Amino acid sequence: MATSTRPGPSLLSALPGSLATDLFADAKPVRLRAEEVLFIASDPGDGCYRVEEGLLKVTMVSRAGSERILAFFGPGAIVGELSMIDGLPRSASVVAVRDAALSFLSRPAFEAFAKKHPEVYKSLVALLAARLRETDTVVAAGSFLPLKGRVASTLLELAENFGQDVGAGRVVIRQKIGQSDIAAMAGIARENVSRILNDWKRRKLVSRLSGYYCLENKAQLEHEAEL
Amino acid sequence: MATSTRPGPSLLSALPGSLATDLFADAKPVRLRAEEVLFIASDPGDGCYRVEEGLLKVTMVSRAGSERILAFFGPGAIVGELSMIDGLPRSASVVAVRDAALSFLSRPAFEAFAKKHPEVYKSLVALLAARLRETDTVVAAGSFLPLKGRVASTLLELAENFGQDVGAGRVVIRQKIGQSDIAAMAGIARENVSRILNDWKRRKLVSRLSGYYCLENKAQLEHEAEL
DNA sequence: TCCGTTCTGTGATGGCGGTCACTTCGGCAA
DNA sequence: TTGCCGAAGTGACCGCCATCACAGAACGGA
Repeated sequence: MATSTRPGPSLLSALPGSLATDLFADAKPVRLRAEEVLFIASDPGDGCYRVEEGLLKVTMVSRAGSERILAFFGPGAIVGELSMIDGLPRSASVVAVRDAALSFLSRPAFEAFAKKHPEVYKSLVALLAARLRETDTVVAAGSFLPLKGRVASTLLELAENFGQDVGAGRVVIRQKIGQSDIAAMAGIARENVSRILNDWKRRKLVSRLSGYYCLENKAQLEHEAEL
Repeated sequence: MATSTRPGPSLLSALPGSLATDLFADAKPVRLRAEEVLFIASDPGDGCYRVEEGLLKVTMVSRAGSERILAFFGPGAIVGELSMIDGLPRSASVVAVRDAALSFLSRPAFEAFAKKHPEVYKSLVALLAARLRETDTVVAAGSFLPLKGRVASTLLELAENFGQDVGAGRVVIRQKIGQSDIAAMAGIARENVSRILNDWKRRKLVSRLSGYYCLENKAQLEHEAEL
């Protein structure tokens, strides 16, 4: 794991510190209340946001109304970069899970900055590459894993982003994430998440401490998530 | 649609002409016979390939042996760029569908070139962004669409890459693609592809001309693929 | 032209997992 | 405490789609 300014937020979604600071130096602040929508898929859009505070979720919503969560993003993460890059409509929707503060960077502002600091492209490339790997594993999980495996893989992904190691291989997911969120990430029914999680509680693979899920036995879960 | 050296290959996977030419100027040629494996997921790898000729498929294979096809790539396409970018192991496997000729570009060679021509990063960013959009729609299709929808969406993706318009909204997919390939792309059983395709043949949505599938009514298919 | 091999078509069957309908729990405010 | 409301637990049912098992078709050598 790479060093980062503070423990927690995954490197998967952040830019190296100094660059990010400069790049967003005069980005416009944006505030969202819990449940508020930042944008939805197909919206026109040309700019990206950095999460300063709070928690966002990136989702796709079907005509029928069911949603699939692609990712949660906490402080340090970048969202909306695709439209900033290619100017096409938003490819997914972003909603605040709880009150959040963001910085907005417009496409022109980005391009001006990039002209002076071509290294940003290198960082962007790294960021996109990481996203692509992530998404690929989601596709693989969806293709091959039975629902237990998908839940395991979802929990591990959350741990990757929000996990804090608390000794003896135990990892607490430091965000209030409900079963229906896990279900929407794994792409399965909420009821089944309940059944599976209980089974695992009994078998001491996971536990719940005051609202936070905790992986008691990461190795075992990784085994469940194996193709 | 962007202009390209020859009709056919999608822009989704190519670099702008002049750049690609220079970048791969002294790349090492590689030849593959049909069915031959270029690399498999988890292989170490640090370099990418450009397809000069032939056809490759990018797949993920489960422990159980079933495969999911992420994409087909024909001439002009770039594969293996993720490992070139981040030096991590291959995220997927690549196999030649038929005899193919490639150019191999190593990571060091790329970085040397990039130092002199920082614009490549910009192209890379565009390429990755396009891939990401593609993958996102695959996830969405897998989450929301019933199997008819997934087949429709798969056919449209193939048409995007290999389609040739032959008037009156008819599009021929100019590659020999079998039902099991379509099944592996859509992530469903081959038998169902057969049933669906026949149904559509009867209803004049698709047809088959000497081994090539042809979309007779793209609009209708797009409707089937709607969320 | 004949034969083998690989593709394609189609029915029968069964199971995973989604949906429905509740009940139960837990947190929070009055 | 009490009551409320949203989250979590649990059983019953049932439908979609994978799987199995073949029968044809088609294609490409020899």
